[in-house]
Amino acid sequence: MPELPEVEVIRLGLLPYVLNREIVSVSCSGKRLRNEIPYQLLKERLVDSTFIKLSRRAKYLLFHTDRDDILIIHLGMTGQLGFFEPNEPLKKHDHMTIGFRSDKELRFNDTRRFGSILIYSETSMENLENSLFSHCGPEPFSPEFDGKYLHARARNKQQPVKNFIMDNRIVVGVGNIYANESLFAAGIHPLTRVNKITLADFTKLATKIQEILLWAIDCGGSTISDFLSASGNSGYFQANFKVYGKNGEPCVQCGTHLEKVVIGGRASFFCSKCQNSKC
DNA sequence: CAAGTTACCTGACGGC
DNA sequence: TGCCGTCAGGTAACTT
Repeated sequence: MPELPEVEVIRLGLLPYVLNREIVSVSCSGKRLRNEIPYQLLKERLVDSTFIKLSRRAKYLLFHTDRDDILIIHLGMTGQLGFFEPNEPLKKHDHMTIGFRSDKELRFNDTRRFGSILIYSETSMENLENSLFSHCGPEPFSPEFDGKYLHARARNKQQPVKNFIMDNRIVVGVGNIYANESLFAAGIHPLTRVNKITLADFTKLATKIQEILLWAIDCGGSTISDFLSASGNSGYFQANFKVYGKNGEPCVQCGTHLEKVVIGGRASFFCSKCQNSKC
């Protein structure tokens, strides 16, 4: 489901509810997500503690506790977080519930179970950067992410640019939707081999990735079928899609029929006239 | 080693 | 109505 904008929208929505509230209970479905839910450890570390900070790294949400533990949630494709009255029945695919004193419960629901729940005890961001995130590239809004960086990382590579910008080792947070939209905005064909892309084009691409991700956050993310923010609202950035899912429709810039091609197993949409760089 | 493919899992949808 | 194939916002483990 979620790419960087959706995760960020969820983070912003959770903030007013999760900080500084006493955690009184943790329960789990017992089903395996991407990893086994560390139920015993969650209970030991979270109950009687409070979250004092909620941050994001790549597509992971990081709940920092007052004991220097970090609860880490990845939403996979279909993960959702929301608040529910304790007496409200669990839904199918609810996998974890965190109860707060005299307050609604935080519930994690994930139909396809591609998400993950981890807890790093008595750890720090620095430790995480050296373990869980050691393979992760920069955040798209970090100072080091720019055209020069992409150009340098692309040297000696010949993979299609769409795979390149979706590769977490290069830059985090860009998934299928925003990769398609960013490449359209930058006028670069998704199959272009990265070693053929000029510094100027990479500079434009880096800028468009940043602009589009920010714009999508402002719109509350994209809701294709089931994305909901923590407060239960759907996003509306999908109204601003120029190419994603628009196979056969006219290009908004030139009227040419948009095309679809599968790259790395993912649907890719483009305008052959506006994104005419060589493959 | 880089690039491409498959697997993980459930549900929605279209064709027959 | 139902069965079957295909597809879906992600990522890591495979294979080539």
